[in-house]
Amino acid sequence: MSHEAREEELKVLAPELIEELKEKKEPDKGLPPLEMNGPLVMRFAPNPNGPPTLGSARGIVVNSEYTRKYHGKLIIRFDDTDPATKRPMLEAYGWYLDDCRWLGAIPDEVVIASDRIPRYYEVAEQLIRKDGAYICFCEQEVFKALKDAKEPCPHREQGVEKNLECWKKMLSGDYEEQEAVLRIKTDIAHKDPAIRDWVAFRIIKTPHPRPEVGDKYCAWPLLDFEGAVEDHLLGTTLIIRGKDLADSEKRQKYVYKYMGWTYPKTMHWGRVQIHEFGKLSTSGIKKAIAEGIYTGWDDPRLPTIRAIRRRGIMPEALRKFMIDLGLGETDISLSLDTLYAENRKLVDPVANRYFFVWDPVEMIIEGAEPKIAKAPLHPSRGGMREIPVGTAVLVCRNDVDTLKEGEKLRLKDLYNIQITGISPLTAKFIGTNMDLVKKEKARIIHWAPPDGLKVKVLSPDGEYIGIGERGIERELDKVVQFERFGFVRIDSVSGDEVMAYFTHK
RNA sequence: GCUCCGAUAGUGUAGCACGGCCAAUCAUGUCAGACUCUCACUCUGACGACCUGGGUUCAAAUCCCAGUCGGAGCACCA
Repeated sequence: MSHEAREEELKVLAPELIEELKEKKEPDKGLPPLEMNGPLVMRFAPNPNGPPTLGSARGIVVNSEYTRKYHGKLIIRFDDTDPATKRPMLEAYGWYLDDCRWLGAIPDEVVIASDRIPRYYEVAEQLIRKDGAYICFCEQEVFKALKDAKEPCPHREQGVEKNLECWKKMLSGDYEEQEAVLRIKTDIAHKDPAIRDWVAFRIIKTPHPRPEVGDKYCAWPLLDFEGAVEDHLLGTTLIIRGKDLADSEKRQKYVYKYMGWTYPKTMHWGRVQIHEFGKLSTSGIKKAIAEGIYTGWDDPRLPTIRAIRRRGIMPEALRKFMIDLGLGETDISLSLDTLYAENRKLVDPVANRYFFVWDPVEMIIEGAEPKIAKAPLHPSRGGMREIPVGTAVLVCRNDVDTLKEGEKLRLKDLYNIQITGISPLTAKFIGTNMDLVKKEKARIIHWAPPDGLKVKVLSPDGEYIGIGERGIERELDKVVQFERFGFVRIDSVSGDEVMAYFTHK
């Protein structure tokens, strides 16, 4: 039956329902609702080996959005149990907390794994006593071969007593790195090789960067163990993590089973790639900063939250952007256009307008009296700015390249001119009437006074250097719009020099 | 090799647990137009998708099977 036929039929059968038929369903936006019984406790668990990135932002925002909505508890836990390979950065702990606050994700509790090592040792010992873990002395390749063949290694059944004895030696530093590990007994013949007898502790003699920890420990837990114990200690009821950690659940459940704990609910999301930034690893960025390729972790070319902030993206825009991504397990590859569009809606109504001429070319204007141009600070909010003009202005090279001799055009908020020469660039004053634009469809270009401020804009695709009108220096730390250029955040002002970070078009 | 995920317009999503109201939502993007002393904002219109093949059924984006493609894990990284 067609739609029309259906509708006709309904008119006869139940005319009162015809309106309902036409109603459109309003789908729920954003995150899927949670089915929870009992309190919601969630944790965001970064390794502070670099500053939070756009990827971290997803974790921060989604966790905080859920705990906010369901009156749950939000915990930030620093999974900093690798002093060597993914060595934490001391500054990064603060950066995470700062960026979380900026994003409106205020944690109810902050824990640092490296402060809680003794607790992990306790659980490890209990597991050994339950014969759920053993010290393994196999070399990595040897164990791998056995594991692939579903064969137990000789240490697997060496007995609880021997394991306890070796565990004590492991803790006291009697073994060297690579010599011994503590493995969780799972199922050596498990059909999924990723699950078979995984490593819970290894020996690292590199001191931890945190002075409070230093060289206190030489047996360090791996993520699966540390996370498993912490999620129980913290009372976590819902874990959202990347798909790459999906197997963790299967591994960690062995610990939970031995200990008689209840495993939290889990959700996963797929990998995120951002067009504008491609694949940048934390370690790669770190190296590039050291080499001077980037100015720092907040370089506008970097996908860190610090950089995004410096560029003038509002936290609400980033939150909405992340929430609208939802919670799919599909790997996504996204463009920041949507984030920019979201931010533009926030920033456009409040950003004052200014002229900034990049790649400036001087234009001599004949026949014009010096005057003070008056231009609105904002197209709809009122307020004026005043720009003194003499006998010359600066205009953009871009615009000059398209000009033809004899062409008439309007200098925005100033007056009309006619081009009399291209190189050198000269023009003559031809009046002030807007009819030139309205009736003759002349172009409008913007300009700047030759004695304006030196302005440098740092953007993801390079630097723009030029001259801006005076007044910009009063907008320090604010987002303004450079007309016909885009939005920027005024980052610093010193004397006649302004540095701005490009927000978006 | 073994194991686990996933697949809706250019991009991101809604719909899928309970098949019909899906001739498939919303946002962004692109194009066109209106407004505008900015290439911004706002408004209008247009464009554009159910991975493939089978099966079940009166009816499949939705359920089942196979395939294809993509991702991940099998680390003494997180």
